Amino acid sequence: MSTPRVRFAPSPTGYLHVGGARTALFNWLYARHTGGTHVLRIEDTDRERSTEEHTRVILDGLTWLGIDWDEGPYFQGAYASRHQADAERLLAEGKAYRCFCTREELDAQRAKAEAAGVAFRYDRRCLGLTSQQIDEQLRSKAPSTIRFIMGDGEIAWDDAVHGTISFQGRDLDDFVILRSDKSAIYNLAVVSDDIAMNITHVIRGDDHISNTPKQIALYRALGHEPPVFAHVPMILGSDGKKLSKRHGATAVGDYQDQGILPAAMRNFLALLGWSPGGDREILPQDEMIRLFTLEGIQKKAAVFDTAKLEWMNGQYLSALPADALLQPVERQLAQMGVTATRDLRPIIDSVKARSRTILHVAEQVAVRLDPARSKLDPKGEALIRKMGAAFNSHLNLAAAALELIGPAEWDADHLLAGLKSVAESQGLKLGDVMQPVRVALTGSTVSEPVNELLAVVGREHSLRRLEQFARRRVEV
RNA sequence: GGCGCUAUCGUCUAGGGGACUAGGACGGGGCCCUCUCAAGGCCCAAACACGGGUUCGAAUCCCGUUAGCGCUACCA
Repeated sequence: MSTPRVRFAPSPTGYLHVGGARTALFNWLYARHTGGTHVLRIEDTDRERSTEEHTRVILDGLTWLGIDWDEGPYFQGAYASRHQADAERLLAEGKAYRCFCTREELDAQRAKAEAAGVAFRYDRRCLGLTSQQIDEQLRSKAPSTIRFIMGDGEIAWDDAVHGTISFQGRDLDDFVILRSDKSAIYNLAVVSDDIAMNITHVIRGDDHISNTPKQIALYRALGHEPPVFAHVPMILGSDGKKLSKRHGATAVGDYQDQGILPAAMRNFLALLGWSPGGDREILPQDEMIRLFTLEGIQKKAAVFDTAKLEWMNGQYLSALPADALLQPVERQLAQMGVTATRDLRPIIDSVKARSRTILHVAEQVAVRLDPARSKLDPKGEALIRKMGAAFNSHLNLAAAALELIGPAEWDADHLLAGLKSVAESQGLKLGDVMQPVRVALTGSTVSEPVNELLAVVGREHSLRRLEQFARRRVEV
């Protein structure tokens, strides 16, 4: 048996949607699992809506996710003459016919069917045209499309995720395969290209199930065996409706901007509608490839849960060394207008466990680079209010003790010892002196242990900020 | 309306006739750890849509009902 050839075939009419990204991921995983070939084909036959900008964004999105391809990108637009030839061949073989019905006529038929409460099905009026009538129309330059003759019989296939799916040909109508401008309609273009590119497995969204019987009929009419079809379920928004702009971020680029790591996104997307069986959640790429099967794909649509994505991102964030996080954090800082004045890695190490996104990491890094950037949050304010005068006196106590710790001793151990002894000597609990320091440096009651925070911020910045903060509180 | 697909905790899922008192994860609640938070550990609440079959036995197989979703273009 030859190795599988799969393709991801997005149309460049919008950004890379998470649903599309997952379809791409499944194709890629299947190719890598089986040692097959992953082909990328851009379906740009809708000239009205396709743009180069969209193509670029889609390619960038795939690359960001770590999905590569072995062939392509091919552009469907380049194969227009083959599509046309296929349509004309079907016409010549009597498997298709010219249709001179205008859009208005068709709309009227459709409206009539709807009013009568019946399913619209093209009434084949042009199938009955004599060759003289056809010649006459052609001579008068009347625009025409080519329609495919759908047989009445059953069309069934063994879907790799759904099992047997069957349609009755009589429920389908004679659909157009070639427009009056001689460009191919989607169903023909896809089949023509998939045949030409020797695609063996078509892995695509569930929403294509109703196209599949038409495409199978085309394969047969063109004299080819259909490939294996695997229809993967849709991705839904939190309200159970098809994921759309209404639900917030739907483009892969949005998640990149929000500070999601590609590995986390890939892991999350893989588990949305696919399961390796058992209880695995965090799956490294090689494991994913090793375990991936079409049988493991879920039949049911899945709701996109941002909270779980962020949890997973947090898992990757904590597990990754600061080195690996350096680049994305720097990029994020640049966007925030913050310049890194020193090695960021110790700071990243200090904050990453408490973060769920790169954005969150960058914000905390910025504050540790210069505590003057911190903003008082509601919890910080509440603590100041609650402690009253004690806040400042404890802060001053801590500042005085920290002042005694020289630059050479300014590390987490010495700082902890220093803070402990000042607390003890005043009969205070450690938290009584640490919390004011934390709020002064970060504006919040949440951070890494205060001694580590002081160490990472550095002596100079820390002491200056403590002094500033105490003064500011008095003035307010 | 027609055709098709689907149906296990709020969400992602495990489950392929007895191992089910239905397991894990996110989210929620509680406890431990602790200077705070996160991480981590422990614990709690939370589901087989409904009705019929088949079978000694059904979350698992079959049929219906209901609900949701998709398609129903000279879009892809």
